[in-house]
Amino acid sequence: MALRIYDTLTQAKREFVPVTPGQVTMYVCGMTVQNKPHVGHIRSSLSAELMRRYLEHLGFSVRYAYNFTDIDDKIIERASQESVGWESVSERNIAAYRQFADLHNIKQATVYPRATEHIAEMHAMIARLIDRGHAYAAGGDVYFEVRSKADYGKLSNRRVDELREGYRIEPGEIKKDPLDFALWKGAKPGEPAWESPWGPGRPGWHIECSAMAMKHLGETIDIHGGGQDLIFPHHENEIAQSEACTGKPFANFWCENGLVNLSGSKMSKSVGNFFFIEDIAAKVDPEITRFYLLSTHYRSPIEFSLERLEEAGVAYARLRGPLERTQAWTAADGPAPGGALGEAVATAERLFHEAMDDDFNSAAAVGHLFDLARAINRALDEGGTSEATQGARRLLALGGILGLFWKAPATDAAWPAEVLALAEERVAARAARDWKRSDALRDQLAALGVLVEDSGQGQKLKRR
RNA sequence: GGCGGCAUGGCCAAGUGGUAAGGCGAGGGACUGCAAAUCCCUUAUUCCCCGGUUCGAAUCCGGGUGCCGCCUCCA
Repeated sequence: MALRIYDTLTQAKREFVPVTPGQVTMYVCGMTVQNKPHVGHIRSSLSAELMRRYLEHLGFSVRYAYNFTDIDDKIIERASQESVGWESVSERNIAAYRQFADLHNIKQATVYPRATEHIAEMHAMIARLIDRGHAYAAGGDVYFEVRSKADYGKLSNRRVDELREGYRIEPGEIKKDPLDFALWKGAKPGEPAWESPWGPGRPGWHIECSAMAMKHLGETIDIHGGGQDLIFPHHENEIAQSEACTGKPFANFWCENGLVNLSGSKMSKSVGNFFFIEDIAAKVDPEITRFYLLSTHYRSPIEFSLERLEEAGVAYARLRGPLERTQAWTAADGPAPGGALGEAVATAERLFHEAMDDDFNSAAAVGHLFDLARAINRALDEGGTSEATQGARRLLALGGILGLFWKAPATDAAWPAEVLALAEERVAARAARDWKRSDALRDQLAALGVLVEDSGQGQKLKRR
């Protein structure tokens, strides 16, 4: 079965065929690094990374660029509030993003291009757009002329004439049409500026993505990602300027991810309802956050709350159960077990791939993982340990395609001495059939956040 | 107002023509000294409402209702 991907531009799913056989280029609009990364940034990165992982699993070689827009009004504003250079604001937030992406097992992109490192490429593009009659310089700025491109609005299904209503020209802007957008913004006194053929200034918002995508991935890229809130105007403008420049399609698949909601409405600074990822990571195991985000389809909105995450934690523990019971933390894959479990493995693997082939449906794929987990538990309960271990390794491999199961559980050696002492005493109490003492020790351990489970193989400690 | 999307059991969430995945929660049972974990069973005759197409619709069409996003910086 072939991989099918939903494309915003054509508003339909279709079979994925890359420009170059065997190779895939992906560009994702990443952070404008004016603040610390929030949950939405992680979701968007994760959605793109999910595609990347699956494409690689299918055997494609993927070249993936995740950009940082490291200069804009708010970065400048923030730097001036803090009396530091814009670079220090950008650097700090980029570092934070990289740290938390890593913490959530988001594979590093092939390249992390930054806007300010591509000023020359942007200048070249702007010059070309002016040559071709799609852009004009005015008062130190350069604008893209929206009306010069007949298909402007095709991504977001908007028509220029309808958009004009209510649109206003900012003071100081000298545009031919209110919808024209800045490719280059002339510097105001005291602002960071780069030299250009049109005078000192800095890039407008959208041009950096076109310039960087083309430089690192080529003039037509396979997959372009980002949050759904970027469809208009950002992605719309990217298409317009890129295609006006090259005359070629800019991206074959537009894959925008759904947004993160908080108590029913979109997370945003103006409403004051948003989660920095560092605050979440302090409370929730990143592996659980990752699992939670993957358990909803990437294009659907997702509600983010501590309750949801706690629920996900219980579910995820269940999924990891067979791995812990068999200690199958290495040697993912391996031979398939026989018998009923073998059938369950084959079924789960088939359904998992069918789900992922259908526009990266990780939510459905995860569901099939639960079925496999149950089959392994059943085999284990029936004493088929080696079969179950083989099954667990297959489960580990499937989860690995989604970037799950990357952390083995804490071993006994990692427990504090205090915990180990209590545990040891409890083993002794149980040997003496002193249930009263045994239960008291279990309560004491619970108070330390340690869950005790008794089984045929003796007592097991778990963090709760 | 324009554009896009969504409405599935107590909650979360898959499912685009063939008779409702999965998770959480809840109830019952097995196992256990008791628990926990695990397994088994039960928990939507029904998918916002009304029409229509079809042998057959949660899935397609028409009309409602409600919610969300974009149209201004936002992943």
